[in-house]
Amino acid sequence: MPVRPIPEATVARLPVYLRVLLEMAERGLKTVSSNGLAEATGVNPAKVRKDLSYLGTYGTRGVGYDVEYLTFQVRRVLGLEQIWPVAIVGAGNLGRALANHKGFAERGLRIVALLDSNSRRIGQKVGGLLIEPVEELDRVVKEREVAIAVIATPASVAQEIAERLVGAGVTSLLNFAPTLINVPAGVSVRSVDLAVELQILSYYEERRTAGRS
Amino acid sequence: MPVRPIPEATVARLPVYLRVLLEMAERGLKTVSSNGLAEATGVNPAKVRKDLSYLGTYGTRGVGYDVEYLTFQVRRVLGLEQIWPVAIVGAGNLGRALANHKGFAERGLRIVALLDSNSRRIGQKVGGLLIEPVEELDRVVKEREVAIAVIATPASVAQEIAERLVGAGVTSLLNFAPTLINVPAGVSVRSVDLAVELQILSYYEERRTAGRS
DNA sequence: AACTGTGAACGGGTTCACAGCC
DNA sequence: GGCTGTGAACCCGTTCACAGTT
Repeated sequence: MPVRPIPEATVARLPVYLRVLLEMAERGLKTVSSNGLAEATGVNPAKVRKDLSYLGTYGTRGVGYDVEYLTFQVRRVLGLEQIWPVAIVGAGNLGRALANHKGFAERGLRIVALLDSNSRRIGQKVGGLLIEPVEELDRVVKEREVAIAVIATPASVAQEIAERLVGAGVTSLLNFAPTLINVPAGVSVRSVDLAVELQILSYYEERRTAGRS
Repeated sequence: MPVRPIPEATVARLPVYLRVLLEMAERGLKTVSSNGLAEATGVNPAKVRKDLSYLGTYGTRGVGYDVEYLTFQVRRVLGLEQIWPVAIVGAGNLGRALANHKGFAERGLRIVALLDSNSRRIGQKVGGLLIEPVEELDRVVKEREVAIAVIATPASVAQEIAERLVGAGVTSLLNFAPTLINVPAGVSVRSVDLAVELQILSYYEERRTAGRS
């Protein structure tokens, strides 16, 4: 049990540590220092140490961290000892990209449903998964005990889908639609807007270019 | 010209303001208050005002902000008066999802190339765009004056692709591969790891569920 | 009265620097 | 000597609260 509460910023980096720890284990590395983790993640070494200190004191002074044991601890703290069943709503390119993605399994996630409203898509297979009609949302979420869902629909229906998901019992949403999702307290939402990411780059790009003739 | 430098956190929110401003203009809204923007973006009103104050003093006390004029200013600051030619490397589902995405144009971005190494994909058309061989990367970037590129390849080749992109003159990268990208100073990188996003949700989900029997 | 613009207070997160342990 | 763990200092971003403007 973590004694101190873990800061949000730290929580957001834990999955990155986990990713490189898994790589390191694969390469046969037994121990790793905060410097090693820093290089592999792009996070500064002091920050790595402070982040890991929130989980407990799992390092050995003069040596570093045991890769396997630290992996276990990070997994545990993130709640990734279990495999979360995830539903994806929207079987456009993005939804299919996610459904196809290998490597979720190793990272504690399994896509158990891919729903769409377009009848021409329903029945198609994507990465071993059948596209099902969005009308089945409620039943699917309940039967497959989905707690985390991905919204990969057009913005125009995203809010409505979010409400149906929450109504069915989903309490975590990852939203790719370019629109704000309102949810009741107690439900988490993370949003990724691809155009926004590119537009942020545009700002810095503009500064670089500005002044050239 | 902005007098004060604009904080990173503010820059990251400007595209979101832009998005809702465009929606509001579409709905015929002439002016909007910081409260209105706050509701539509999920950002708190004081933060909205402070953010916008970095661009200049474009509001009217007692009234709010002129939607059209503010849109123009946000666009200008973000460097989105021009349309940036963007290249995508990797024509898997994710690359194709991006290439297909409508609404980039309105938001100052145009996908001008979609490159892949798989010969079976080359020559296919995606959203009016031809998939071209990655060998052409250097030529394509130079000829089409690409400054911003998207990496949608497997992690194993992402660093190599990044280096080729930078070598060809790209100075902003949006990376979807689950791996750290090292670039020389003066190049911007933003990374989006879809599994990481889900794993962050897992943490909060776990806390919610913990203690249930 | 409504709403912006902003100093000032606050809080969280980052980084430093070093004591403590192997 | 090498590396962790952490108080303390610092920095950035957020929020408050109100003076200023229409």
